[in-house]
Amino acid sequence: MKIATWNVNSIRARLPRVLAWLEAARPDAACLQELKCTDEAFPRAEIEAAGYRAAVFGQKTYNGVALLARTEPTDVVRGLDDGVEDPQSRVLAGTVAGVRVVCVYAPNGQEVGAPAYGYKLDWFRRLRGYLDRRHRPEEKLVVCGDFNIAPEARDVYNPAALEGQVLCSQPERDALANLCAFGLADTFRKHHAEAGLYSWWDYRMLGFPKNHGLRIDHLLATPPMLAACTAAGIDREARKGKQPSDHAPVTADFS
DNA sequence: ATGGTTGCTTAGCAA
Repeated sequence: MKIATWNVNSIRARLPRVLAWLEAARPDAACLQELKCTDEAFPRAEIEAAGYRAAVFGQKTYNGVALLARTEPTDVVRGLDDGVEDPQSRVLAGTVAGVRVVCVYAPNGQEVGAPAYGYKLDWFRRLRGYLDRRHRPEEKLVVCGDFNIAPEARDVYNPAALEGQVLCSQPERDALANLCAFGLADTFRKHHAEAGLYSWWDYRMLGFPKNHGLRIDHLLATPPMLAACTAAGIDREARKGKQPSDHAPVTADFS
């Protein structure tokens, strides 16, 4: 079973590339983030013509997440379900082939100390609470998406300049570590230890050609899923060429 | 300190 996560930065702007990628990568489950469209505007017919069913939690202009699979995801849950009034569509869970898949688009945070940064830290606490309420680490569970956090210096192209900045600050890393303390581990680091492997590159300043990137998109897995994880990767090819997303797809294979 | 690029929406915000 192959599971993938990709921040597409607008599903409508990226649709041709998403369809081509689905056909080439053929994931069994695909978590998409930053749809930037409502449920009604989601290109469901085109996705279904490509052989995928979609559970969608959309939002006008910003955010929006989807879970694609060969058959309709079951027991779909939208949002964090914690009673907090939150208009931002960032979490969608569904079951695919016996695996619980939680698709997340974590807040960016904008800048250390900004209101959005506080929202981000609180959102990670809420996500941990969601897992505590609804799941157990013994389950077959993956939590994947754009976490907007580079876990370590080796995930950052210029640690000297960026450590302590947003996406690389200690409070954010602590928030991610607290999430993983539920019982989640990074599938990518099971298979790759080296620095310089990124999943996002800024559109500006020739970020991708210079490999000025960050590894902020992750596929986290509970122990039974981590044990079954046979490979992990980042599809840099999907970041190349005309009109790419600023993120590359991240994948993991499970036996 | 600023700017640079993209998408959505149409001047400004978010990333």
